Amino acid sequence: MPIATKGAVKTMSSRDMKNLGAQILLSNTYHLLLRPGLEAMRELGGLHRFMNWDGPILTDSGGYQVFSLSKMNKTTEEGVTFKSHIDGARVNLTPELSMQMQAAIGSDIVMQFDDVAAGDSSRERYDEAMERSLRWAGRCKAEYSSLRAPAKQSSKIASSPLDELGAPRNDETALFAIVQGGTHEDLREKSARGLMEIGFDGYAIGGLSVGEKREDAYRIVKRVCEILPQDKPRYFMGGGMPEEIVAYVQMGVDMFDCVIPTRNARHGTLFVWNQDPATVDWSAYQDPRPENLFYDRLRITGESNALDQSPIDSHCDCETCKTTSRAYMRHLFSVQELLALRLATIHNLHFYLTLMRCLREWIQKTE
RNA sequence: GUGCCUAUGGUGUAACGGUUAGCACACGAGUUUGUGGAACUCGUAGCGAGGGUUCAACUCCCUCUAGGCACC
Repeated sequence: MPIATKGAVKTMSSRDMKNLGAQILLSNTYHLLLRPGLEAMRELGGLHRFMNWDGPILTDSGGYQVFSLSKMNKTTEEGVTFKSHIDGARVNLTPELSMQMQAAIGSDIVMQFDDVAAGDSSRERYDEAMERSLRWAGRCKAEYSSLRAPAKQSSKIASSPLDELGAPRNDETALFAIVQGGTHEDLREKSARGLMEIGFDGYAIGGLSVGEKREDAYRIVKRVCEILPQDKPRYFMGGGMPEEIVAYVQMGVDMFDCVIPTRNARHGTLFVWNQDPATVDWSAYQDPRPENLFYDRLRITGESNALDQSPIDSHCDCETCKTTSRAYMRHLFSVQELLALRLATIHNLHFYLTLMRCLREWIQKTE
């Protein structure tokens, strides 16, 4: 899932994302709650219509912002009090408000509001975050269920001249829970079983890629995937590097989101296939530290690209690679042309989407 | 021709008779994992040249060179 935190994948239009073949976008409850706000989002008819995107949208609940913006908030059992990073105003985000905002957004996949512990937390803190997330999961399901019936009617996308991307979606939505527990297998197990008892449409693995060792993340994902139901989607939140995704897919994870392709693109790091993606042996990437990767990271701003007129990625057929040499791309970054960010984003998203398509085909073939 | 002023990394600048000459930009390398921040970290690189005074000179003095200003 490419990330459209504030209702747009940075530098991309919804049509761009359609052209890239993106199937679903992730957006963020916390950011949209600050701007445009709950009432405005309701009045605007939800995010699909607002940003003219007719594919599915998954919304992060805001729980992660407690962690990533930890200097500006305070957590209690009731919820989290944020100090807005925009104007300093206090915002009280609770599981209930998160559900209401996600309903206003018209989210297709609603994430529970959770408590995320940092990667170097004590067992006590992991335990606390996991138990609180479990309690909040229950509150989220109750609120989600009460909102669902009325939300069904109001979230329908009216046809309008703006709706150029296709037919209105159906109104099926899903609520996903989030397994917490840090790097402790027993806490993870308790979390997963507790959430399954409540019952959700899908299960996410949260609280990883937050500073812990990769080996620990692999061990936890493997363990959690053994517990989670076979017939519900599993979603690894926030990661990761391409080889991590390959490994997690083999452990049974279905969905991913990550800022790496888009953020790295804007900072001049491009992902480049070092072999034909159609013939990669994906089974070679089950270890945390594989010996050889199937891609290279190209730092396009480097001087060595100054006169390099070769394509960015000879195995790629994205718009950028069809039109842009390494030298030109480096130049665009050097002179800070906005086009650099856009072309780089197109390529990195295409790389990640190609990776996921290849993995889907491979999994379908082997099953 | 005469007088005066100036000279510090690639560029623009700071400081001081006494620790390793500071800063910004540029350049280079790295980091980015449920995106507040086209962000962050690290690095390369300098006292115009020569002589003198001094325990010690980028700093004070002299000469030269280059640039600027004024006058004839």
